[in-house]
Amino acid sequence: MSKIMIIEDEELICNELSRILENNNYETIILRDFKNALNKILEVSPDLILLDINIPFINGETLLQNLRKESNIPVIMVTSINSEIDEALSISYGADDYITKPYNPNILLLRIGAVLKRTKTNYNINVNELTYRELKFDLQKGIIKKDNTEIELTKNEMIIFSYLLNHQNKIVTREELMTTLWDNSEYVNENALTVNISRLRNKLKEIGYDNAIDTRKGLGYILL
Amino acid sequence: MSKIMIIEDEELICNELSRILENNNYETIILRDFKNALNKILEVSPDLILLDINIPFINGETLLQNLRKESNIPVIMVTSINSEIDEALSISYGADDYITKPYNPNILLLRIGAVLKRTKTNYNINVNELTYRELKFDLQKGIIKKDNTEIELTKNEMIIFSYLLNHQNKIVTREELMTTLWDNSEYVNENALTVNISRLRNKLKEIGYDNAIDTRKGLGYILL
DNA sequence: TTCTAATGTTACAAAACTGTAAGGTTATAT
DNA sequence: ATATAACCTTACAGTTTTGTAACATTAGAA
Repeated sequence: MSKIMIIEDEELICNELSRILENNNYETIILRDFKNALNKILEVSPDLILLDINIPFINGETLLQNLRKESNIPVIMVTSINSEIDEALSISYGADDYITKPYNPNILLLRIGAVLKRTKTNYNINVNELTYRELKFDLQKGIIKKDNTEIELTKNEMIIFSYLLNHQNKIVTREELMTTLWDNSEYVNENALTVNISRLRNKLKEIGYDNAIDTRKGLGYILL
Repeated sequence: MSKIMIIEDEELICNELSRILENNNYETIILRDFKNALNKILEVSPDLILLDINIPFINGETLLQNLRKESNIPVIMVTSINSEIDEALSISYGADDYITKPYNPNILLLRIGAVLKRTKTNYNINVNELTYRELKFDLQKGIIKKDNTEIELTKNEMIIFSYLLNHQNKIVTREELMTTLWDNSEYVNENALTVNISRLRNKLKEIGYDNAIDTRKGLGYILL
């Protein structure tokens, strides 16, 4: 369940937004003014912020600018209709989306869903994962996770696996893999690739992926 | 320079869009109908697609749905005003943004810029590179490239560097780095982190990034 | 079926990686 | 100015990674 922070001064709108979101399984936190807003945001650490740009006295852009120095929490700006300048500024100051009042609740929910989806793997920054069947492959650490098992890959194994993963269901030639691994600068034994493939296969086998990498003799390998 | 494909049947709009984009340093490719559109997209491999949802006979959503099976090239839907249903569907079918006609050229450009920025590192799948100043950091291989120099990072150095990179200009605590590196399962000497930071700094220094990682005593590190 | 090139396996040694310890340096509070 | 905790550097040794070589297996052409 995602936490959404609503920053908005008009009570009616707050309540309406909150009701819509809570009905759709979001947790909401309301902030009625900008006093100490930045600290509160960082303290609460919401998954997304709905920010009204027209709160009097202080403007939303300043808050957004300051927030962006500290965090990439996604922000959807809520603007009055026809305020194109606001719109332009919001984007260039780092808003992830904006929506104009009055808004259709379904559209709002879709936009929130879309922003959450596209930022999920990105803002919570270090989750750089590829998925393969039931596996998660952590690109940074070179770890494959399945259920509660973890397998560590060496650098070579990582390179091969992510290359295959990015070409899933396509045949990858041995030469492709060779140049990916060794940049054809230094000479290495042809067999070095075979050995590395073999080692990767053994690790995959340990977690039940026995025939994941298939040999297409004379052509290359394919990850199924 | 980014390539933008315009899929739109009205000639006037095509030309106008094309002019605006070319004036702003984008290369444009125009597709006036959906005949074979998917193949053409994959062949041209544009960096972004502007897709008119109202082309007669076939609808844009179908194309988008099919495209999404093959590729994550970012798509901005162009819709007629007030077609909220289209809007909703576009997002749920995988559009990255949409814009309503008539559009303000500056807003259009900003949105294009924003979409390109946020998808740059993500959609073109095998180019898994992060950029830091004049450096390119290849996440798969753990190689930092600057001009024609290459520096190899070890796994630990990769983890630290990409963590810092993903939190650029933000202070990262030593504890964060410790748990990122060692998952706090096994005990390691506090100093192990210091040593690894030191090794990473030495490598960065070799290519002229002397004070890239700054110590904030008592707080952590920050990548400038 | 038989032959052969392509691919696989294993063991091993050189090279790279990495945590530790011991001692040095530095920023900050008092 | 001084003390001290925080951080840095270096050398070292245990461990892991990796290419090689020697031999084994296999798919597919003839």
